[in-house]
Amino acid sequence: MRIISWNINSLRLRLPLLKELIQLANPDIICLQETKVPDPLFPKEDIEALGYPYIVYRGMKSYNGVCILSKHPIELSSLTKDWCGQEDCRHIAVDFDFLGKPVTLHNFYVPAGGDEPDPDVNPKFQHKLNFLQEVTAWFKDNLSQNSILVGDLNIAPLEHDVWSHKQLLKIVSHTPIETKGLTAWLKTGFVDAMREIVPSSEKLYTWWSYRNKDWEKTNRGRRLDHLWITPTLVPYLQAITVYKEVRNWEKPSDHVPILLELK
DNA sequence: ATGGTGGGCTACCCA
Repeated sequence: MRIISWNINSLRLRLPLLKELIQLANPDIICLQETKVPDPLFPKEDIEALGYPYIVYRGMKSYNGVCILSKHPIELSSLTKDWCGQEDCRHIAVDFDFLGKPVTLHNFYVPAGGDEPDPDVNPKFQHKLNFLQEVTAWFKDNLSQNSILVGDLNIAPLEHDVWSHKQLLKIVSHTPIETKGLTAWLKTGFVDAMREIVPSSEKLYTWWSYRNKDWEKTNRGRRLDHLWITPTLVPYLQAITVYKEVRNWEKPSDHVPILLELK
């Protein structure tokens, strides 16, 4: 079972890249964030033609938007929710069968939080902190036994999830209040699958800014995208892959796809 | 301290 998570930064613009990724990674399930397409304009036929007939999506004009594409049957989960009282398309969940077990797969797009890491002056940062609190409280009561949570969580929690821990401590995505919040969410019952495979002492990134033309040379990346699984699924964890080469494709997203492989 | 680059959409918003 191969599951991809990718912040695609406009699904319609990057449909050709999605096709290339499918040829490269051959995923069973694809979770996308920042689709930026309203539901009536979702390119369903194009995606069915790529071999993914089972599709769920929640999109809106210009911003946010998530979807899950699958080769095999999936069902929209009743656990799909709105957060912080906003219908802003940041979460979608599906249920499917894996080796006779019922599994819930959550796909999240956490608010980025703006530039200023002070909730009193920056409402976008306040929203991000509220979002973290709300999801954490909810998962404490509502986590299903076999669950997978993926997505662009917009936080790099560990020292080696950023190119310079010291220089990023006051930068949104790596401030202590955010990294503590993300850890609390993880600890509602998940295991960080990427760090099960890649030791926390090694640098690991999934995002490189558009503003750095020489992104590969300077390598100022952050691990903003995540693959979490419940302990029940850890015995099936086979591999993770960060498709770094996708950052060098023509007209790339600033995030690269990441793959979770369960056997 | 600043500005650097993208996407969506047509006025600036968001990342």
